[in-house]
Amino acid sequence: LLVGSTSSDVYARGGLLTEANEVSNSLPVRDMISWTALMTGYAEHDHGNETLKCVEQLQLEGIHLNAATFVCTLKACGSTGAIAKGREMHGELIRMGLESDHLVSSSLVHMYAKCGSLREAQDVFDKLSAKDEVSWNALIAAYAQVGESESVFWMYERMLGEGKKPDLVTFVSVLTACSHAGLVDKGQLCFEALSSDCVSGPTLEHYTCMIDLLGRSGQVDKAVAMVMKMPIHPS
RNA sequence: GGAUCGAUGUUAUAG
Repeated sequence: LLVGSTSSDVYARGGLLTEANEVSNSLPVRDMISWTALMTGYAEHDHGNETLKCVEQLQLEGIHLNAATFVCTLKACGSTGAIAKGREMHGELIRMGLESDHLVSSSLVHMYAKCGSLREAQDVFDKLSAKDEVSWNALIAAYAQVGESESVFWMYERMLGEGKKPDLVTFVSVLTACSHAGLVDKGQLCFEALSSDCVSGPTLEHYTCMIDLLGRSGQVDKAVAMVMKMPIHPS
């Protein structure tokens, strides 16, 4: 079981989903870890519908999902836009007392955001008893992706106001928002802030945001200079 | 005291 389940996981991670499924099918029993490995593989390689089929099969067999299966199911709902199923899962996981699990709750925020319901994403977020970095980032990133830059800045300020430290992922979203809003100066200030506050930054993503911001605002010369000077391999 | 112990969360760039 251990060898089979692990090799299914390896196939699934690499996107060899047919192989992953075959190996998983050949197992004497499929336990929850094997299910999750397969379902996560589907969810992360654009086969969220297959993840959801697994969920239905589990439900038919009367097997309850656990935190890990909820997480990959919510991801699949998000990537396929299956908001009705997502809401159903939301109700289910509350019944199972899993709403306070950090991985589950940030996945919920992410799911609603990916399904285009920023209202519900914000609502879930606001009601979280413990808001960790990832749930903040999931919501802020969602606003950045749809171009709601004002909401990004508002949430960012709120984060600072609550004494939370923005991390490298937060700054990617804030810089993205600056880029979409054409706020070069604000972007430069952020870039400097993260350069001094975050030990392991800036990353390639931050450079990409800054170069994008400079380029879009017409400062192509500065953008080029930044590409030449950056200490990371430009992609 | 530390590491490890089969599965799960958030991020960028033109077309």
